[in-house]
Amino acid sequence: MSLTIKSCYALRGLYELYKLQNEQNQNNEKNYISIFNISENTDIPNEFLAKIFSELKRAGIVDSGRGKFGGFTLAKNPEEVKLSEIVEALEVPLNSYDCVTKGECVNQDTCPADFVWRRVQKAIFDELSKITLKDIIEYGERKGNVSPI
Amino acid sequence: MSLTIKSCYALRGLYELYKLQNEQNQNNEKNYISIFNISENTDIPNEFLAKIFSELKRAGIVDSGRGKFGGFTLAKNPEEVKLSEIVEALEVPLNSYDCVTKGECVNQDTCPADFVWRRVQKAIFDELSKITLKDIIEYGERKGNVSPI
DNA sequence: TTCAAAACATACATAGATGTCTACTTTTTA
DNA sequence: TAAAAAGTAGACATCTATGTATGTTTTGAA
Repeated sequence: MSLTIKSCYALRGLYELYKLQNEQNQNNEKNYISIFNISENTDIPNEFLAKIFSELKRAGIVDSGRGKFGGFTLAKNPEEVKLSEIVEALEVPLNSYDCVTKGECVNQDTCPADFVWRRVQKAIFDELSKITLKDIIEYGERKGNVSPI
Repeated sequence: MSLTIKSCYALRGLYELYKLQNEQNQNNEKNYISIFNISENTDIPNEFLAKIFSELKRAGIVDSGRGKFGGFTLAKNPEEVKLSEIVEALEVPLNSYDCVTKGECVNQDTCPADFVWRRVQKAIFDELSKITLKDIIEYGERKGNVSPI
């Protein structure tokens, strides 16, 4: 499990999605937010964000509606989405440094260190499992409330 | 703090250094092992390993002697070397994805997720702090004793 | 004093991951 | 039927980890 800017974009995008949904949702109807709107507010490149959300949909983290007035919506309550899910959905390690990215070792038979990467892998996963999208939202809102002087 | 194949090479290299030192050290004299010898036994590219060991020396993890019969030697007892030291000595995050590699966020003021990367960063460091070079050596020796049929 | 073997220093090459951009297709609503 | 959105595919650019090559300095021994 690697950690790239994709995960960062995903969290910021999901946070923005939540915010826009709540702003516009006066009468509690199901509403979709377009990628364009999210990227506009976050300065995340439009097309890259589209890719990311497409992957998040496949993982069941967001739902989408096509066509006019389509867009994305959160598929679950924020407290039900663990960050480990999000990161796992996005970060697909495919390069050759298996020992560090996958926590697996190419020289299985001789490598005296493979257990290290497995332990690190697990440590990352465990830490990410303790955090939910709700924590992100609360943290972001607290931060947003700090008015700059 | 990123994790690349450098860290992997370092651990395998240090393990090999320890082994060669003990094989050759019949009468407990200080003896140096050359990079050439280590890379020969581990299939780690010679010059790359040289770079890695040079960084390990700067971090005080190995000592070196120049000239003929020079080479490298462990600077401390294996149980005194935490893996967090080794990884920190090698993995210098310099790319632009500060939020994920350095645990710092470029958009400090608005990012609702920077605390996540700090926590992950810490989780990795904490896990690596619990493991020493001695653990690597013991694990490697156990593994080496398993005779393939 | 000379040679060989080693660390040390540095610059260069390259592949592959990563991120960005462009264009096109399909779907849906008004 | 037009507009706005997701979805899809692929080209392109860039960055950086990795590996290579070359040369310099140091040291011990013959």
